[in-house]
Amino acid sequence: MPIESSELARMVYALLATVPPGRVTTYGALARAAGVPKAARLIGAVMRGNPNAPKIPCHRVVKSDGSIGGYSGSAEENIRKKVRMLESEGVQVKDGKVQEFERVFFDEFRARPERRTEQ
DNA sequence: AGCGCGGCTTTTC
DNA sequence: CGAAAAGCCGCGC
Repeated sequence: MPIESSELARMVYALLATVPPGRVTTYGALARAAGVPKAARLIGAVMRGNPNAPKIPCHRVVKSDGSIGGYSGSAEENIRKKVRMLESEGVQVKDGKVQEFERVFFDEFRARPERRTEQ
């Protein structure tokens, strides 16, 4: 069973779907929200095998330091596409980095209420 | 089992 | 601030 069909992947997709336009999240944040804090790279693998590509906004996933990260194989053209998508949603990107990253960073995943001290 | 590789992260220098 | 080095998790060889 491929990773993209696993329960983890489904959760990741669900979590990612809760990220509103104009906001971004990170691989690590998704991993954390999905219950596997150390498996950030897995998220990338999940994205790569993304079955519902148009449905899942994998372009809203960036690296923890605000840099864009990869997209469909790290090809430069794909990255540019990702950036364009983000920009069209209102996320300012400059020199491969998300501007005001801490502001647009979205981590309020509600799918994991248990260990979060929010609200 | 062993090794290497990712759309990564964190620490250390 | 940039580069290097572990760690981490699944997959493929």
